[in-house]
Amino acid sequence: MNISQAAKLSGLSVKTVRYYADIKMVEPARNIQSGYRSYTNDDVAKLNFIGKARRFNFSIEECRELLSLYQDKNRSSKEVKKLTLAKIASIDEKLKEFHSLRDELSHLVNCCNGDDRPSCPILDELSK
Amino acid sequence: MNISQAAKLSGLSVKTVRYYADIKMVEPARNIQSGYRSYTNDDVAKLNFIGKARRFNFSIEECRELLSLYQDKNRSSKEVKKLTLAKIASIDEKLKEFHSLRDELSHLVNCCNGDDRPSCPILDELSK
DNA sequence: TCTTTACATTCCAGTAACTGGAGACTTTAT
DNA sequence: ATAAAGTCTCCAGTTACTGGAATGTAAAGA
Repeated sequence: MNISQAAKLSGLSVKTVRYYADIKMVEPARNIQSGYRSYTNDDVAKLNFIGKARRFNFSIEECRELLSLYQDKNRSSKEVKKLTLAKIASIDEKLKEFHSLRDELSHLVNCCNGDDRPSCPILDELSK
Repeated sequence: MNISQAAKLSGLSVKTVRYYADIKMVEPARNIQSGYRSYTNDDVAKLNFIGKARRFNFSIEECRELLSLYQDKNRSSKEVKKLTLAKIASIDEKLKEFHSLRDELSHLVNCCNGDDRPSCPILDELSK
């Protein structure tokens, strides 16, 4: 199938699918006459896999790793679990950061009248 | 003072301070002989302000806005509060995303034996 | 004074993961 | 035959810096 159908089936944009070909993540065959990329169902399965992993916040390089584990019938589940645990840990860090950010900001907002006068505890805090 | 002291006092890197000059956020005077950037205490205060706002996850453009409010003695606190509330809302969205991501991933991890055998519920889920 | 060292300048490239657009070619529909 | 839709490659832009090269200036030591 052509790229637009592969994109539709995998839920990715044509640009993204072409990008994944460029970076050698999913390299389809080529139609010799037209030069058009020609995707198989297997290619689409890989695109799907990548799309899902990306939505799980795995980076492109991590996706590459997961993909090669996915295609290796002899891999151990230990390796996959390790990658996933690391991903969870990094998400936990981000969560912590964002939580404390949120707390500080909402504290500032609560202190601010939000009226037409210039006095503003938020700016006061930022300038300290 | 020269750029390295301004950097030190504001807790930013020299590169970053120079970058803020390039994008016209904090434009110091120049020493005519040497061409060196020459920072005042006021400039450092602005750098500080920006550094803090960045740590609060405000984008450069938002910092620009906050900075002009900060320098406008007649601004209303309403405007600042509005920006900050929008920032909190966007942080809340990210928090929600990361929370559900975390939950899904940790569910998968719990299902995975993590042994030397190839069977892996994580990859199974990604390939669905 | 000379030299070394530290600090400063500009400019270019790279980061992550795409996205948008131009110009050209192929396929499909009318 | 022509027009529209789909595809191709290549280049630039996004965010907020960071690293490095080549070059110039200032301060400190011999």
